Amino acid sequence: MAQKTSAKEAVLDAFERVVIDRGERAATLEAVAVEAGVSKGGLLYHFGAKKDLVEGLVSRLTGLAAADLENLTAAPDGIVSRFIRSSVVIGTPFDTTYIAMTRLAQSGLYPEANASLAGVEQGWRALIEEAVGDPAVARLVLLVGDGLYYNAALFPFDKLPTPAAELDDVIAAIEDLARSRTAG
Amino acid sequence: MAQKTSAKEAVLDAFERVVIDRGERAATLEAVAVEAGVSKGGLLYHFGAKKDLVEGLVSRLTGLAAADLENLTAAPDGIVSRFIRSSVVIGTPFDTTYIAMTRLAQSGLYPEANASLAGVEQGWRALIEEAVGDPAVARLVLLVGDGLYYNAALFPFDKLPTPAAELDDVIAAIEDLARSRTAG
DNA sequence: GTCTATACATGGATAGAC
DNA sequence: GTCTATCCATGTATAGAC
Repeated sequence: MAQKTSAKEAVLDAFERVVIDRGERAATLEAVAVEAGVSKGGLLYHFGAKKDLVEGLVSRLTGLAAADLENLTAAPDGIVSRFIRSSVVIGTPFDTTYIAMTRLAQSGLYPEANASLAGVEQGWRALIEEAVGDPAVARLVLLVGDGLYYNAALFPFDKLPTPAAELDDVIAAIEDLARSRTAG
Repeated sequence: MAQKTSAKEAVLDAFERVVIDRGERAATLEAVAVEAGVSKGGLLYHFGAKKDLVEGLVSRLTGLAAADLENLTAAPDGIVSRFIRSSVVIGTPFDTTYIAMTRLAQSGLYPEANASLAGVEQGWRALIEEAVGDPAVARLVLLVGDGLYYNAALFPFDKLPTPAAELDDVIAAIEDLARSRTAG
């Protein structure tokens, strides 16, 4: 019974992989079906139309984003550090679904995808603005997070302009800033 | 004679508009031709294949990026401010071509588009790293710029998480940081 | 230099067998 | 629940008239 939805989940996994590895346009029903190990007809039994595939991914992101927010809330002190580190794409389920969603959003075909991303961004903003006293610093933190996702969406992992290893200094700098402004 | 290439330029302009307004997938030869006010056949006289359109846009971005770098170099002092302000998408020719290129890059169909963006990013990095003493601050500045483009690529102008008007404080904060680190 | 007509391939989706 | 076969629409590209 716990596996009742596993076929659908497996198709969604395949959808994500194809979108990320080969782009939205390559994610045809045929390609996703092959990746999932089923036929086109088999896929269409679970998802009656392509837009249903996208909606399935939106639901998935909504759930993962809620968990992500809870995770951040659990670290009220080091929230800046945790947020920025969690913005580095390392292949977590959230990362994967999120990056796939940015691809779908940029295709211009699925307004729900854009709305979904706006919702995630808004959740982050509310949390960061509350945790960080200074509004300018909060905006800066959010922009850095967005910048990290942007890089992950455009460049291969091994060619990132800012490798994860070099991020400690950036985080330290922002925390310096936050301190000096709160203390000021 | 100065207008010898204007037909091609007009088609490229149309290509950019369709890619930005309706997405890469909507930018079919037919749609671009209509937007440019010519027939499909007429378009294909100038650009023999779709990849030629992309290559035309890559050339255009290369030229605009060189001008952008010169513009930044002309402000050795306020380079951080100028870079971040120039990363706000307000519809300049560079903005337009750059955002269109990010769409093409994410489609996964045109490796030249990704390479082109990597080149632009690299140009910025070299300049900022040299102008800003602290490497961590330099990376931070670049990430903020990327974050601004990311937002412009995903959200409509009137729904940006960080409106241009609220950017002054962010810039001031970064300049604070740069000063305190250089002085330290 | 720009057009129409057309060939060809591919993608989304339906129908119906198993 | 999954498959094959098929229909229809659309996109790229070519050929050739004007």
